[in-house]
Amino acid sequence: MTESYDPHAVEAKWQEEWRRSNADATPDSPEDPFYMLEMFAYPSGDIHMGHFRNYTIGDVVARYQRMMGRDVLHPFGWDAFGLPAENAAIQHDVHPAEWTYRNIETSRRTLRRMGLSYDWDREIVTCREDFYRFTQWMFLLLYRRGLAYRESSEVNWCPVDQTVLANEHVVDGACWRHPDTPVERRELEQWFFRITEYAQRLLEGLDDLEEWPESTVKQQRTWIGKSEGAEVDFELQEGEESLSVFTTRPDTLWGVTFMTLAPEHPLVERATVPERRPEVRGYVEAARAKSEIERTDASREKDGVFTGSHVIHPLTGDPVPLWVADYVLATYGTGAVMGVPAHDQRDLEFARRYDLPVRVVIQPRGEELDGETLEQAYTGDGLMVDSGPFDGTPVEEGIHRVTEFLREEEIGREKTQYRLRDWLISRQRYWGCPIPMIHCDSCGIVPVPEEELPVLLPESVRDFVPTGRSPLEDVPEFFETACPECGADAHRDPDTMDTFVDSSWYHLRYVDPHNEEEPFSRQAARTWLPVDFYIGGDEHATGHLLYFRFFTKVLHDAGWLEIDEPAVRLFHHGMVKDAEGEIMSKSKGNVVSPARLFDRDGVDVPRLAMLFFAPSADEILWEEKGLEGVRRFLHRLWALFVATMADRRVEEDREVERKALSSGAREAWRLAHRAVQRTTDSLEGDLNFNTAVAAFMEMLNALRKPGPPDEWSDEDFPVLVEAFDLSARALAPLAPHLGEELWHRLGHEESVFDAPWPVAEEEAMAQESVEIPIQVDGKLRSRVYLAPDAGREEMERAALSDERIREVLGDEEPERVIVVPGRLVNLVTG
RNA sequence: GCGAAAGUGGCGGAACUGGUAGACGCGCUAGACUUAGGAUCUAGUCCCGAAAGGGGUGGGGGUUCGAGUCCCCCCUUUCGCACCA
Repeated sequence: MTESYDPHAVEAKWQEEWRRSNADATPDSPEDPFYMLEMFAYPSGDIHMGHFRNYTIGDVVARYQRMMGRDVLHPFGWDAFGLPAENAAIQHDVHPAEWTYRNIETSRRTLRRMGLSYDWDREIVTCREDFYRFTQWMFLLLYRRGLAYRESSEVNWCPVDQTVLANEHVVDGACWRHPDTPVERRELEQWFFRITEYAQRLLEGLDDLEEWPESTVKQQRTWIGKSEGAEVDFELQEGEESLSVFTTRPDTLWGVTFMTLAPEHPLVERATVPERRPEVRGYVEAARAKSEIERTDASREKDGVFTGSHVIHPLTGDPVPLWVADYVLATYGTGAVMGVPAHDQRDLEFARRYDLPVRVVIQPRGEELDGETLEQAYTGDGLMVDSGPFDGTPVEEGIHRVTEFLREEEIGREKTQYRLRDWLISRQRYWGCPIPMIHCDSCGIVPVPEEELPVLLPESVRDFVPTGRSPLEDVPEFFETACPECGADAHRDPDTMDTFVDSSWYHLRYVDPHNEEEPFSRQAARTWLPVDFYIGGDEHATGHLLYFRFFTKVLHDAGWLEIDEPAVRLFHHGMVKDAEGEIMSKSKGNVVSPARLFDRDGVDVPRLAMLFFAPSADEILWEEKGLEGVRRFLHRLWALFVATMADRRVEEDREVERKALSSGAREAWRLAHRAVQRTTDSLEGDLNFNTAVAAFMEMLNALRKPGPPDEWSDEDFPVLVEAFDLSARALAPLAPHLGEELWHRLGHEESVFDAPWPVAEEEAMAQESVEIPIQVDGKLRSRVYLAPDAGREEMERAALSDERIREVLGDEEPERVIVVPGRLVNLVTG
């Protein structure tokens, strides 16, 4: 009776041993530091399959780097503030803190069962006072640097959660948590972080992120949305007021035939002539009532309303009618645009609808456009016409010369415009980090002195039903305080911070998590940062990953960090969905629980299955029966291993004598080395472990072919032992418990993770090449047959007709000929 | 609409710089061992064909001795942006 593979026993044994020996502790004085980071988790119940996948991939890399001799920092923590805790509190009458800590317990237990190589001594929890006091410290740092400001403006409001939202959290006009409920626009005074100040540097920094996914870099680039052009001033015909517009095409200035204001533009009311006010007001009201989705629907027919007044064209002096239209965005540029219908499609549509003139001022070469009949706005290259002194100037040159001219005449200036908006960080909710600011009637807004941090979140709050104002306002012992400057009665800012503020710096805390004086020491930061490898989902491309870069740059400027970008390499793993391709969710009832999988198969089987199912960046459609193949593989590997090690022929110092091997054993030997190579390639490259696992399966199939170990010849037998030695080590990052067990059964004292990473023998990688003379009509034409991966016998069987060879070779005298048996001939000359 | 990526068996997916398409796994078929098996083992499994042979990587064209891979056109899917002036 042979011992069968019992993953539960093996895993319990090694997890206990790793804990006892503190195997995952971070090295104290690292010589070759490697910071491996996976995005931390929001604790909502237990971990899900997405976490399982993310943390598995990260653990594979961390363990590999350790075997490569790096000193690895591999920490974990919890993104513990956030709305779901409050919603749970409302539904289940449990305090958000209690709910959160309970979920952390549950999730941590599952993660620990996974045997992940985290240094749990560095665990952080963002809702704990030892963390959030430094989140407040960060706020004060930004405030001191003029990067945190309070302003009243029109902001996004989620009617379900009853709180404001950052721009990054509005998806298709709705709050990201409630895709069916459109966001509303409200005029409110809120805290913002001045990320726009860093727009240019965030853009430039992207060029250096060579190991970030291209798609993410591209998304950030469009999100920041840089446009270069000019700002042009127009005077109102009546009164003293003036009006600026932003344009990327100052060369088309002579083609302006109307001017349009966004309905929210502050000038609308004053610029409207009295007799038209009712109509304009009606239009503005209607525009405000429209949802964000309606407003921004580009396919909608454009409409607007005439104010009755005019602006003066700054170059021609002509009056230009001033309109109000809701296709103009209040939040971009100046909230006003000049209408150049001949050269802007939107303006053309508007002009046609209201019979406004269309003036062609750019003529394409070899064509004559007519404003009367133009159907499509012309936006291409050409020469300026009807443009006063600039007639005949090509577009590109015209843009520069007109801008220069505007500057000289003091009616305009060069202007760079970004699509990026400042980051709104206030939330009118309880479960978040309090904003460390105090409102005093006489001193205004006053920061809480640093030595008074943390501003504690009061635990006494019991009512979390959203009302549109922070519950902290109703907690007198929190809300009411004294002004730090004058000592008079004052009140604290009752809002809490966006949880994305927490995640903008959590990775910095890991380098020095127990520091009570500072968020982290500069020394520890210098040692470990930047993050060498960061893994998480791509849904954070224009949110977290942008904020996280922003914070890095701010802390760099403040002298806290030497680095300017937070992470060298970024990888996005694919989603895990159900077999039908649906996202797993409680409401759909299709959630697969990792913990349940571990109950049945232990950890290594589902872990290896996760790695085997698809390339790491691709989506996985999880199917229970897919586990079967991996389960069989591990059980067979174990069975063969146990039978081999029980065999007395295992001796010390038995080297594989390659020349003496039978072809079957040689093939197995070759495949073992290829599996090692394939795993190394995956780890160094694309993280596509599916092919690495497949290579090990091929190796095992080859090892099983000659029969059980006692049927192996003495010459072939060492191949088995060598294959197990290689497997134990190269498989260890993928299936850590099993790898460790095999390694120890091979007679090693130290952990497999302290063993060196195996190097595949080149001989096993080499392609077959055999020298065979090629003769045509009895005459030697060339010498070498080469065929990738083809055996000698096969090659000798290669059937090539004389005609075929003659046809290909012609009169050439090739250096060598590449033949794929029976099929293909390629001559290589020179 | 713009931009990007991708289309390969019943399914997940292999195929490095163009070189025997379908590795590996699931599933399926047959057999062995079994009182039994949703266990295990063995063999088979792209399509047509008894075989020889022929066809085959979304469709159509092209380059090449040779194309899943390179080029052009079209179709489909997914993702990102979506009135940003």
